[in-house]
Amino acid sequence: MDSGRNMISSAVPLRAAGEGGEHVFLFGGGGGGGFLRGAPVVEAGAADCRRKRPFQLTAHEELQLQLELGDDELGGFDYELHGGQQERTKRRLTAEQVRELELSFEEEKRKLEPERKSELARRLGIAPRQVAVWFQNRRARWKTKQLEQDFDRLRAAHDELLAGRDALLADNNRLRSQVITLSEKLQAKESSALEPEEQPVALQAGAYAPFKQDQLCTETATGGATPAVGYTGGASDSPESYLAGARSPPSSSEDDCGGGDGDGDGCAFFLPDPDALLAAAAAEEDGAQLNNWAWLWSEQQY
DNA sequence: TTGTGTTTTATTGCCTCC
DNA sequence: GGAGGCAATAAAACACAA
Repeated sequence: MDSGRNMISSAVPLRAAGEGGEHVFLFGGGGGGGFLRGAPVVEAGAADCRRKRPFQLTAHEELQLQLELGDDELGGFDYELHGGQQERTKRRLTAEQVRELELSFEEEKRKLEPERKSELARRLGIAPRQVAVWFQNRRARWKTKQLEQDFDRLRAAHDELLAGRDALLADNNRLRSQVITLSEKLQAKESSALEPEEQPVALQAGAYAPFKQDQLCTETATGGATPAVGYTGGASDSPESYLAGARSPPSSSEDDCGGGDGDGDGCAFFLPDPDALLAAAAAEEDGAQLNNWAWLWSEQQY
């Protein structure tokens, strides 16, 4: 058991005439842990002291106690005269003592071995108990600081994720409207160019219907490249290879929405450049091929 | 000087480990 | 069961504005 716990204790500075003559009045620190928490200070302190050691000692008793516990166990109090009575005052450590303790705290990874404690106490001229208490309080401060830093880091990461998410959503909306416009234009072009009986199956079936939002993805969050939409049919004759000026196709190893755009964001869906697509449609040189893509597109994505 | 907020030093009971 | 760590807390010491 820590000897400090059996030491004289009082929650308030006490000055009362006791039996047996001249008394030393002792300041306890805080207290109030456990069941004493929330209890009136004086009552709690006094009750606790009755259970343990008396909080008032004669000078002789004080000396006896020092011998009994070892002088250094009594902690770092100075004695001052107040109104003719001797009082203990809490003693602050000097800057040099604190510096040594801080060094030790860093070197020993915040733990304090008993031998080290004794050695430090001897060197600094303070009680081993004081060294232990200092380390304990220092650990508490360190922990608080760590918690604050962790909180800051988490908040920064959270803010960053939110910003990325907002950018993606905006990008997604922009792409969606782009695809819708493109689909409508293409459909209008095809309708005007072909007789109804000649219209490709895919167009008749409405394969160019507007796309759902979750079928689209973007790259802007990572690469900032112009977003592109495409299909994952895996055919060698991809739309991009057919349409001049279209974007390069994804690598074949990235299939099944596993990051076909090469940036690892899980996107496997590409749009050719809208202008190139429209140019191809306008040319009508290979309407059947275009229809094939439209069909593949619809098969893959719907 | 004084009131107020913060930091430092210290104690308390409880808990875990050996 | 003792040693030591921890959270909660008290109170002195300190800093600083009004």
